[in-house]
Amino acid sequence: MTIKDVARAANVSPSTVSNLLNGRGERMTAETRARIEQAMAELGYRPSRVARSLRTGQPTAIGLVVPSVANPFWGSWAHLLEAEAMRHGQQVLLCNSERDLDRERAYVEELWASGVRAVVLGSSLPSLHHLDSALRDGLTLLAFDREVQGDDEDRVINLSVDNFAGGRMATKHLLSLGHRRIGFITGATATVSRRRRLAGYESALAEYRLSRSDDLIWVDDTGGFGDASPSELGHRGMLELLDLRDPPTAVVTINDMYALGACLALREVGMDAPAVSVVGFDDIVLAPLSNPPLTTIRQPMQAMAAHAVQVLRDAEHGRVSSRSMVMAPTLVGRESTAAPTSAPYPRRPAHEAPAH
Amino acid sequence: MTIKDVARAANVSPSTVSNLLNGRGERMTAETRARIEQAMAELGYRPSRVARSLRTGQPTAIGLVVPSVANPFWGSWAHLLEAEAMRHGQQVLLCNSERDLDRERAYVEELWASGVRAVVLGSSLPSLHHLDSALRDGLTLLAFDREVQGDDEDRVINLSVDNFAGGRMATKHLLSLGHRRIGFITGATATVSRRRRLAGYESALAEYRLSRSDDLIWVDDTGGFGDASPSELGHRGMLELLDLRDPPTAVVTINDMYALGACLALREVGMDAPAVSVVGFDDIVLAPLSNPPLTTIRQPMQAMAAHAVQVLRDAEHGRVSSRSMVMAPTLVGRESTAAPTSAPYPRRPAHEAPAH
DNA sequence: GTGAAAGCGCTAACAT
DNA sequence: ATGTTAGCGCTTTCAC
Repeated sequence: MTIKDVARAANVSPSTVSNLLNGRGERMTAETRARIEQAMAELGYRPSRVARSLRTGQPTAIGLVVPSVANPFWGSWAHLLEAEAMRHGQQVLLCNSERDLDRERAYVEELWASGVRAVVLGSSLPSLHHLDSALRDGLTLLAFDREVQGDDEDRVINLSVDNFAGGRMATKHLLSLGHRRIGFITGATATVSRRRRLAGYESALAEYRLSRSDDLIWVDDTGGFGDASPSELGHRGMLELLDLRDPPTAVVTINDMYALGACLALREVGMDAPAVSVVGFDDIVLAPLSNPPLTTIRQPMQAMAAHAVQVLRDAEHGRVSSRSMVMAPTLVGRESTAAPTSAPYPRRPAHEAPAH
Repeated sequence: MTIKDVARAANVSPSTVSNLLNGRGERMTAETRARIEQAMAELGYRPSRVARSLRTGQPTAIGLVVPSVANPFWGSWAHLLEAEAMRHGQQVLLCNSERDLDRERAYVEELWASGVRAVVLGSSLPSLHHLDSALRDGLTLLAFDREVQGDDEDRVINLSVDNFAGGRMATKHLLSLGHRRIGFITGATATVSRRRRLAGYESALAEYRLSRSDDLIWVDDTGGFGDASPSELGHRGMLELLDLRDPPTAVVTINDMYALGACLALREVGMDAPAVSVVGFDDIVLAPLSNPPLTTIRQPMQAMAAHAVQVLRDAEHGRVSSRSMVMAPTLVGRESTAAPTSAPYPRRPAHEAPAH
């Protein structure tokens, strides 16, 4: 089914069909228009996006590069973004970078070769130099979950929740509950968002005149990303914090998957949140379902997805819209946080000194 | 950067570059080849997948249509499938059908227009007639999570776990623990996989000479898909089963999200799995992290993804490989199931008659 | 061993 | 109001 078939069936030239297809239908007889429309309907004709894209140079899809869409946070993001893109007639090419720079670069280049001119990149590192070549070619890059870094405002569009505020809110929530020894659990702090969340945590402590204690800040040091799952890291981090001679009574985790891992660790030693309070980040679909339901920092995902697609379309049309943007997070209080208890910590293994 | 630029830089014709690109490099001087390769490297040339696809008719991507990639099960599937596809040089176009027939059809047609000739369709309904037109055009359709239906063997490739066996395993696990009143919770049973799981449940009961009790089988009757999230339905289903004058001591749920919702319901009435045993299906990434960790039926996702891509590639090359396939599930025993307790059920609300 | 030519399906000047 | 033409970037006979 090509445009030629339609043209033949309607007794017009291909260009006339094309004209109709491209919004130039007013300047033709109502009768011809009807004939063409009928032919299209009868033949079930759909113009080839491939040919169209080749001819016009207009992209037919946007690229989406995320660490792993198996992670519920990125799954939600992919879902919302696809829905927004579709509303604008754009498809979504999905790529899982596994947080690997080389893959990220390779993916972006293949996307470019596929005619993609705009990609949404998830969880970005401070430097985007590995994508310089694509950027030079004219790729529009929207870095999601990444706040503006120095001079890159003009090269990249940054879209992020206010991670500093989020980290601060999480920590102040715990402080206001009465906690004073508050831990922080994160994987490698190579990403901008993680650093900001940690900074927010420190800022909240400072406000309460608490000095930051390195012991309480657990950072995965096994080198690089991707070797362990987020929940495993949260699990490991919590176990190690509990082993401190003076463990925290509450922890802020870098995201909900870490938080769930941390809660699991707690259970293994015979405790249970909020015996140690745990707060996550993201408010993934499972946060309210977990036991106990997770207190967390919610990102306005829907609004972010809408903004992302809007801004990309604007950039594509040369319109310089708002571009970079930081959105406000909100605290969602649930049962994984509570005032500190005076109950002593059980020593591991749990059965030797069970909680309560 | 087009093939022409490379040709010019290497002082050859475009066709010679093309020949090298397409594995016809042996029949040219080592010297020319070197010149071309150097030119390509220097210019950072990548052939346009769009132009190539238009010219050869070969697809550059496969389509993936799932109910919602925000669901962790489909997120995992998308992740694995993308990884497999990439190994074969194929990209993945992501579509969220929201379980809506019209969207499903529209998506598949847009995919076809994009040059896609193979799509993986998640969670299929018994009838695939809404896709007839695409099928007639020659689309290769792989229905995932759907076992062969009647005569469609020759139109569609079906790939699924053995849902009957899975439902049976889940139920027998509970039976062997001593449960005799076993509930079943599911959304609309319009999909093949759900019916099979339910049939497996009934088969296990029959083996123990237990007659199926309609009371114990909770099916969402709010009409159609998508109006409520899976976990909400699991939640609702569990609450209603608990309201029976003789509630079940264990339930099989249609998948892990339902199971997590069911566990939440249990907590709300002051119980906790395994006070009522709960078994899920899929073994999503959160199953081991939940509290209690969820007993569930695992699907061999990795193997299925590999098979899916392999079979699609074979079909594309005209090779008629194994095509439809059913894979074996495995039971993963965790703490959400246990022998029935003799403890009486609390009456709601929980505080009026707390558990224990 | 290398290149000229045609064409995939479509669009957009530019005729008529 | 409609059609002719050229060409997007690539591949593939078929000549030389």
